Amino acid sequence: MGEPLDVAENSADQATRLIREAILSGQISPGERLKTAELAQRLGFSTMPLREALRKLEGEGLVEIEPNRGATVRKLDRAYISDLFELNTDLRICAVKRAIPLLTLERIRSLEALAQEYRDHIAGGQDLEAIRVNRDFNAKLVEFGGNREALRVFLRGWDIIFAFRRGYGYGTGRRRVMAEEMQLLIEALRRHDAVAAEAILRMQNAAMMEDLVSRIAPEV
Amino acid sequence: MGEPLDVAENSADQATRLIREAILSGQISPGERLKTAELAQRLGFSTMPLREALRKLEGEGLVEIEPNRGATVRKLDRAYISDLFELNTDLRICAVKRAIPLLTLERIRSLEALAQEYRDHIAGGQDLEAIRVNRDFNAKLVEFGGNREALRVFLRGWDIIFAFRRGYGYGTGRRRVMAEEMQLLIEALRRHDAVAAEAILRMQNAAMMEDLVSRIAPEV
DNA sequence: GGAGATAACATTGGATCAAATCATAACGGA
DNA sequence: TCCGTTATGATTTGATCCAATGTTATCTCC
Repeated sequence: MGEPLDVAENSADQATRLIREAILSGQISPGERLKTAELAQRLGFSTMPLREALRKLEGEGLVEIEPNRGATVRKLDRAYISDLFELNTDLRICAVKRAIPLLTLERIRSLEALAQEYRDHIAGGQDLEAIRVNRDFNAKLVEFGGNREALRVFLRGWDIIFAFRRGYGYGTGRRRVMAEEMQLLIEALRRHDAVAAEAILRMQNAAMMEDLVSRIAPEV
Repeated sequence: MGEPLDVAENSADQATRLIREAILSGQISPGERLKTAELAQRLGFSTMPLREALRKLEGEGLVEIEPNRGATVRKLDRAYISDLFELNTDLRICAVKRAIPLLTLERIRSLEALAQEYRDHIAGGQDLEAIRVNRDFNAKLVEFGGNREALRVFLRGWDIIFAFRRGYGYGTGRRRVMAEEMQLLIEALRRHDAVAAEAILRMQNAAMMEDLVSRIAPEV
């Protein structure tokens, strides 16, 4: 997310970044224990920077620390993920509504370029690339709403959701539909049709939600 | 926010809580430097827990840490605050829309009780109490939307906004209008009138935004 | 054999220390 | 007098140590 790139980073910041990436990329799974000594040795740091890194990640909500009991990767249950998902849909809809009056031809073109890239990756079977472009497309959508905080919250949620989905597998059937939805959305934006845009986003939300729920065991 | 209340807390957790409260209550102002040694002595801890506390607050976005240069309270500029404000309005609107079908008489009554409490505090000149009740009222509004993540984001934003407003002063003129708006909103909710509810929230947003902008020097 | 107490082990938590880095002040030369 | 350099002090950073706590395995007693 917003890691300082301007200067050489600390050991603590490096460790934070590495662990965050490991969590979000699925190398470490939710609920897994994070021991300072073990991580320190594996990453080549002392335990000190690790303690700071884990605290920072706790602040970000990715890690839970219980006193005298250590740190674990935050567990992702159905309620948490579906809340995040719903929140992100709300954020996209609100952002798009605000974005429409601000739309320029250049902005629409940049969305089209990403949609095209997405189709190409799907056609070429490059799944990981497609997922990345999908993220970029939606981030740009929210970005055009002009609210940095909304974008930050959105990206955080997106990354957590996808870390979760990585563990449970994606629905490959939705890939092509997604490409169509992107196109429909772009056309709605071109017409400055907020109602249609919202409808598309809500449909997408419903479909993805169904996909998610079908993959998760019912709430305990 | 989500501090563990179940067990006795660490020095690090205690320090985190104390510093967060100091920031949000305005005892420490934005941009101010946070030296580990100084804080450690003042709070009666060693420097170690302080380092962890500052890292956690960095993760929460309240504190900024620059490598080899130390920690400072995050600066709150016009863009950041107005973004947070806009985001919170969006969150309230989306939450209310979802809350309406789920409304019970009991829920409406609990909102009414808070609105009444608010009026009483205003009448009695108890400003701080009124502010707290106002927070509770809006939190409940979002809570009824049934999305925990949305609530968490909302409360975080609310607290930061009010930490900022504390430094710049509140508009006392809006107090009574606010009480009326609460009542109007409750009536709209009773009628299950989502359009009216949204309109009220948007009006409120516009008024508060104007109030905020008038208090802040224009963006640099 | 099973349940509870006890002991051994692993891990976290807090403190202290030395090195690295940054900020500030003093100094010297043009 | 002003600017660049150097030296001093303050602060962060990383490392290591010991105590406190939690966990696990072992042993004893019923």
